[in-house]
Amino acid sequence: MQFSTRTTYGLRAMIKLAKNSQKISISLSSIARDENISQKYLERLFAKLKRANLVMAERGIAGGYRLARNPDRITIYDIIKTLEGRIAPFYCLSEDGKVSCASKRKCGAVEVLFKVQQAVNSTLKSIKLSDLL
Amino acid sequence: MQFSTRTTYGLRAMIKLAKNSQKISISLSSIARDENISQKYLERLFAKLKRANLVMAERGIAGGYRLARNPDRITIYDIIKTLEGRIAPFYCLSEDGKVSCASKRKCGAVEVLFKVQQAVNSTLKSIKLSDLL
DNA sequence: AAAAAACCGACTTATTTAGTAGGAATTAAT
DNA sequence: ATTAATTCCTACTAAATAAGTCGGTTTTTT
Repeated sequence: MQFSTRTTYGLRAMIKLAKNSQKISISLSSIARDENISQKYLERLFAKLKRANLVMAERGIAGGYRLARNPDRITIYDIIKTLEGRIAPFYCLSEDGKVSCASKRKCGAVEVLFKVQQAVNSTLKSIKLSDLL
Repeated sequence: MQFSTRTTYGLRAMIKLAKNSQKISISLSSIARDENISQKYLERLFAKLKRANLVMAERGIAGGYRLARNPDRITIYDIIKTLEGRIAPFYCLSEDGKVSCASKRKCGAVEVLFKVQQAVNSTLKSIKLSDLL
């Protein structure tokens, strides 16, 4: 179980935004340089973060991104979910616990797997971006 | 962030062993049939579980696998770690928190990522196989 | 001797990840 | 107006990983 670079990059970039004043936008080029991340790749990640209303963009020469709201109202879960698509650790379980087993008969472990899933998710939900500064 | 089928299969199979008496071995063919999992694939997973001393094997016609110790002494973490190789959710962090960034300068988020990692891992460590019955 | 089990290693296919390429649209400063 | 720096957009590609298959060998009980 490993978070992809997507998530790691995203968290690092969001931390950077959070450390800065929310009044001023930060450009991806500067983040890419400082954090040694491909700028083009970052662009795609931020497209998602924007669509999820976690950041706001300003175009133009002095443009960039800033948080869409206070860092204490953004959780690690929000960020990871946005970038990874979903946080449903088991392929046979949707996030709300719905079963989608390929097999006809239930595997007998679903309830259990769901427990694990809930535990992991609530851990991620309990950590706010502001906790990381 | 998703556990691979490896982990899901493994957990399901281990739960099955735990539900059974520890005196009697269960064959992979029966697990594969009951849980609708490829037997050959299971074989490879159990090779790992055995090497990690989580299960014991008996060969021969009445052979199979059983838990190597009581289900209250096996955690979800043990199983997942064995099957996934490691549980270090961030590519730049080893499990004990050692940094192996590609970039020379530190990204400034490492401490934070490690916090998340610790939270997830301790969650997994807190769930015993016996809790799942 | 036969059957059923674990054990072993190479191979294959599908999916996902990570990153690249080549721009267009927007905005501010000059 | 022009230029430069930014976000925005879509398609493509290469590498890595996951998932599964194939064809057996070895061991043990019946």
